[in-house]
Amino acid sequence: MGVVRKTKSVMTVLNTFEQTGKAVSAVALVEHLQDSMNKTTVYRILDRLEDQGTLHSFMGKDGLKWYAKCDGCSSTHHIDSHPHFQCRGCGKTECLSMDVTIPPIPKHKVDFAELLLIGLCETCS
Amino acid sequence: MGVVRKTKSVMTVLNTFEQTGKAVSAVALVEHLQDSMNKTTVYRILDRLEDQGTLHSFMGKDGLKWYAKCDGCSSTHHIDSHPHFQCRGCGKTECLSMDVTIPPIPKHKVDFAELLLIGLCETCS
DNA sequence: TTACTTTTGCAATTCAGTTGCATTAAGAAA
DNA sequence: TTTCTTAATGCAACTGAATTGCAAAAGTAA
Ligand SMILES: [Mn+2]
Ligand SMILES: [Mn+2]
Ligand SMILES: [Zn+2]
Ligand SMILES: [Zn+2]
Repeated sequence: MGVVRKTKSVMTVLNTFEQTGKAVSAVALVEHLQDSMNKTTVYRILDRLEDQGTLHSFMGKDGLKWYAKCDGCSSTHHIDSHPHFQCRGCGKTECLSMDVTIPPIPKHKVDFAELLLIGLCETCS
Repeated sequence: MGVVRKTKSVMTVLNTFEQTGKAVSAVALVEHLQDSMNKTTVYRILDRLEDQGTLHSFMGKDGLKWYAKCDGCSSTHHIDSHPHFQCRGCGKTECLSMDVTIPPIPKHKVDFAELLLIGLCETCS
């Protein structure tokens, strides 16, 4: 993966995640940072941060890609495997710190699971 | 929803699902049926069949939309709530007939869950 | 500073999925 | 069967997320 540089743009992206503490869609991040960096840059930084184990990603119900901070991952060891909740009212999406136990499936090797819960958040219900 | 017509195109789409017995991505279906009907028609038929409870859909890891036959659903009552397995080798995707129990999440109203398992199928492992 | 390599901006491109509208064809009624 | 209504289709244009190629800019080690 080569050397990783801590550029201004990378720091800006990381700050956004620190501040919100929530999951953010790539699209929303591009929109939010449109005055400070290029769209392509955002996508590439997200890619890199995920490779490094700083962020993890998952697909939302609508097909958009979401990102959130990892907790204890590295480039060689991604341990995030928690469900995500997406509110169908306001769209807010969050990491859930609960364990999902996947029963083994005969003749299948399961690498990981993606569990997305759809519903209404407290504000929207 | 109005009257639903059993057109030639609808029958062709349904036959494809009967024959394969597997989940099919919209993209793959469009490709598969490119000589018999228009892309837009495929997407619209899939929409309608899902509304009617004939098919159900889910998002694959890659962001593509997949469809598979329902078993015992109607337009007013979709009871499909099973996990899906997507092979990262060959891309084959299938419905799993197992139950997923979602523990309640405080202050959240969960409507339904989408569980996607990623791994290797028997052929690919 | 220099030299090397990563990162960025920009414009063009890809690709899944949607939309508007004119035309076709189910299928109920006559 | 023929007529009539309206759902369904084809086609072309469009949308929007994400990617790509390439030249220019900016980290970083020496
Ligand atoms: Mn998460
Ligand atoms: Mn299924
Ligand atoms: Zn909400
Ligand atoms: Zn496979």
